[in-house]
Amino acid sequence: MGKAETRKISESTIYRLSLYYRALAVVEKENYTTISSKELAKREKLTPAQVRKDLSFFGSFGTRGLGYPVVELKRRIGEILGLNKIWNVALVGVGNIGSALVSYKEFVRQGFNIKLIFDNDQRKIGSNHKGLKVADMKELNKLVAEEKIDMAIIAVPSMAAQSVADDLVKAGVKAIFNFAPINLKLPKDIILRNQNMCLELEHLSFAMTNMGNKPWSK
Amino acid sequence: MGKAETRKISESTIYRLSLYYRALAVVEKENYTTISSKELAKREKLTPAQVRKDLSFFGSFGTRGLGYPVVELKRRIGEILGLNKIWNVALVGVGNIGSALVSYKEFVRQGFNIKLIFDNDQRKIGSNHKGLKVADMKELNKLVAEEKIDMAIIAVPSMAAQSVADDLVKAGVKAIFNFAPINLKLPKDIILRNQNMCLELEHLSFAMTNMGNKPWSK
DNA sequence: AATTGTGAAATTGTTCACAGCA
DNA sequence: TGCTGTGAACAATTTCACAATT
Repeated sequence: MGKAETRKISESTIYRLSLYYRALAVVEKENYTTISSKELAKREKLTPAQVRKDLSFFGSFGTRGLGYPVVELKRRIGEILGLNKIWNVALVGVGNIGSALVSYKEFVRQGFNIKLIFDNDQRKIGSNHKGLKVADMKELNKLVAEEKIDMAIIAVPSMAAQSVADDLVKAGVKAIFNFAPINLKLPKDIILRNQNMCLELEHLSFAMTNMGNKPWSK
Repeated sequence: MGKAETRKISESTIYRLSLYYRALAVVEKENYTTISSKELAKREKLTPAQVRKDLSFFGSFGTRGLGYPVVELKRRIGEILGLNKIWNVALVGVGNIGSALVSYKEFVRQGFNIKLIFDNDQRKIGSNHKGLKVADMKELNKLVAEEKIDMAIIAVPSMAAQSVADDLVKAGVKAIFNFAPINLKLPKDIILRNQNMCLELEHLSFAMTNMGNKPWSK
């Protein structure tokens, strides 16, 4: 019996695991039964060694000389990422971004099921979005427990985000996906991911501004 | 006269530059005139050494014993990130995500001005979104040149994304912000950033699944 | 006294290269 | 032979620690 060993898995490895999962879904549809680290790497613009190293953190899934079994590997990565179950998600804020997310099909496809949507705007409460009634923030505590919500998406203006986050934590939500461009203060057992779309555009802007390897004066 | 020296700036440094910029905007509103690396770090959950190292890649902006001048530092970082100008942006795809982005105020605030929106759905072409008429994809080439578009946002289904990207490149667009969860193949002088919202949710799902430091069997 | 700017050290992440196995 | 799994080498990034400066 091998000794189970805890290793530190880096953020980038997890990120790439998602890429592998995505690529494997495509490969599966193309009816390949095995795939080499070389081919998998090519599809996501990585190196074969990187692919093998990443996977090796979680076990030995491949066969030497042959490659990895597509279906099995996809299932195992899904397991590691927690994608082989349905997650119950609450969405707070039905503005531009919030409305878009309710209808975002990729979420459902990956097992993220938005079960509740909240807003504090009286004009929005009670209205229908893709078959879901917008609930009042006042009901958050009760409904989050009732519907066994696992994670929440914050899509409210920056001003309101911290207070919404506090309410969610109080209601027992353990994982938050935040679209407001602020740094939320949360107890450290709460898992937080931020999505700041401006940041990515600023990266483009940086790259365009500094094209041609412009040096910065010292 | 110091010799101008080209250094390799890492992705993460650029990313953090955006965070500093955001924090400085807040600090500026709070009427502080100087800020230390310690305080700046605290506001974005980083370390003081990290802040100083990042900034030092671009010059010496601070005063020993005092800290950094808030307004001046913000201006300089804005300059580096290319935020002190208006960027002309074209948006392709007026589905859920696309519509949300047209109205996304943060973009405008940071100088990203969506001037054109495109779709290939006849029912959407000609319709109004925030004062902009949805144009036919067929007019892309002409309009992109006329309006001096700097960058484009792709918010179409995965199936269509590569072909849209090709059209954009042909029209002369040099920077692309892609929301479709696929790996676009582009000439290497084109700057590409991807926004994959599922990836971040999967990260939450991973963290929740593997809470409590669960080891993976070997 | 306080805080920057920066080489050097420590740490983390990636690639190499090859033994081991189908 | 072909390809995985992995320790060792290498590269990149972060943190430390302290001289320099106001």
